[in-house]
Amino acid sequence: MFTKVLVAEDYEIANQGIIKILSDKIGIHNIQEAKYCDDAYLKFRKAHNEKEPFELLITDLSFREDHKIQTRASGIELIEDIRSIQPDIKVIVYSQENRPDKINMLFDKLHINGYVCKGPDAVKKLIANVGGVYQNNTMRPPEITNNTAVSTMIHLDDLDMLLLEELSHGFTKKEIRTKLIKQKISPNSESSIDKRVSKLFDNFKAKNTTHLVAIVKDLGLL
Amino acid sequence: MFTKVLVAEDYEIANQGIIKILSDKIGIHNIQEAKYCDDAYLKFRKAHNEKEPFELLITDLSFREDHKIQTRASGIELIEDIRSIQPDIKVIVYSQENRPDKINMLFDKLHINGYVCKGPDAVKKLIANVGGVYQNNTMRPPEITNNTAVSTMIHLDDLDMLLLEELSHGFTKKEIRTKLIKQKISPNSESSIDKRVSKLFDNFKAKNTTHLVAIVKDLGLL
DNA sequence: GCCCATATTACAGAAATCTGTAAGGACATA
DNA sequence: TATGTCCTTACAGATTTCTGTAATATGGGC
Repeated sequence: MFTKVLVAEDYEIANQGIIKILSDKIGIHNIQEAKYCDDAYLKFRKAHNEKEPFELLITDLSFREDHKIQTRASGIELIEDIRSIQPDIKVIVYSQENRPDKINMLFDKLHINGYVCKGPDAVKKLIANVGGVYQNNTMRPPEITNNTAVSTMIHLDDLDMLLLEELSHGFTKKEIRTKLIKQKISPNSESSIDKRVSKLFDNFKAKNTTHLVAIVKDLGLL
Repeated sequence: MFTKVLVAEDYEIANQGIIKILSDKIGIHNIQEAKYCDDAYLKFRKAHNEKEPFELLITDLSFREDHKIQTRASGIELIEDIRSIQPDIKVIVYSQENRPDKINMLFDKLHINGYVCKGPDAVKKLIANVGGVYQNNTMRPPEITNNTAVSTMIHLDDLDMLLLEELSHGFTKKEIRTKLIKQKISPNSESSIDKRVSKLFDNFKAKNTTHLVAIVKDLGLL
């Protein structure tokens, strides 16, 4: 089993909970904790330099911003930075995030080894993840593999995203039209915008613009 | 200091984190945990019947519903039931809830003794709360009087939330109106719904319904 | 009872949305 | 060149949204 683990999580209660699980249930005792991304990075660097590197990183994605000035704002940057130095370190993300495409992105782009969603059964999942990752498995949660179809099948080009963005900011199609003209983006007729948005309605099975934006927000595309 | 404490919290990682804090930082070792309201109630009853009652209850408000059938759905009912048997037990609520009026209600109606909002500094707050409550203080968080954040200032009642919910699902105001009538909820005129939503526009500085739903989604209220 | 503030409701008109049809242009293929 | 497809655009009409005004109802304090 892993012998040296780094836990990065700003909510100290969760932080301590993870440590207790690792210690009591899995028998890992050499654990360091960090409440800030930068802090985690420094501890990682120190261990790496001293040739006693961490074998596993368990990290949250979002870290609250506060007085301390942080160069790294999110767990994603932390993972990238750490992996660039020690590519073989195992990474398990522990986060509130439950949007399938975001989670898939973590596996596909960052090649994380496991994912645990915060929730009542997180303990069971965490234990399973640590065990699985130790055996070199990629612990992609089963819920998301089935569900990826909807959002990943639909191809959204730049204009689609721009429209969704502007609509979610409350601009009317007339306003969006003038913006498009100003930015010399074509097509830019109201009619074309209507057609585009109507197609998005079909794709996402939305009843109207408000519904569409709500769906897209839930999917994490916005 | 307290010698016997009951922790009710369905997220086991948070659960374990609290126990670790109480044990390591405060020196309380006689701690029992419960992941369900009913379970917490049974443990409380047992201790009370055996004349070795708990002195402090630390509980979450919301408990995930799952397969187990629970007679108590929320921490509020748990507190009421426990207080009806042992009125002098101290209660600290540990919850995600950050709406001032909800938190104030807990102090005013349920007479809880302390409140800790889940967050990065929850550990410090929890330690302070336990200490303060032990000295018979009511630990009402200072933030809720001189509130800063936008979302916490705005009071959203059940109808507001229902409207936001329905709008985000793409229903027209006419449809929502008929739903309200069917559920015998009043007010239910289109005009009233318009007024309500217009007020939400003001509160959240939204330009239209789509914008409003996007803002509320971003704030995590929906 | 009366007054007052607030909430509900009806109504109306301007603006925006949504859904069609139809015409013209771009582009690839035969 | 001719043909078909896809995309853009214009336009029109029905529906919905949004914003007013005004009448009525509700509830609390005097």
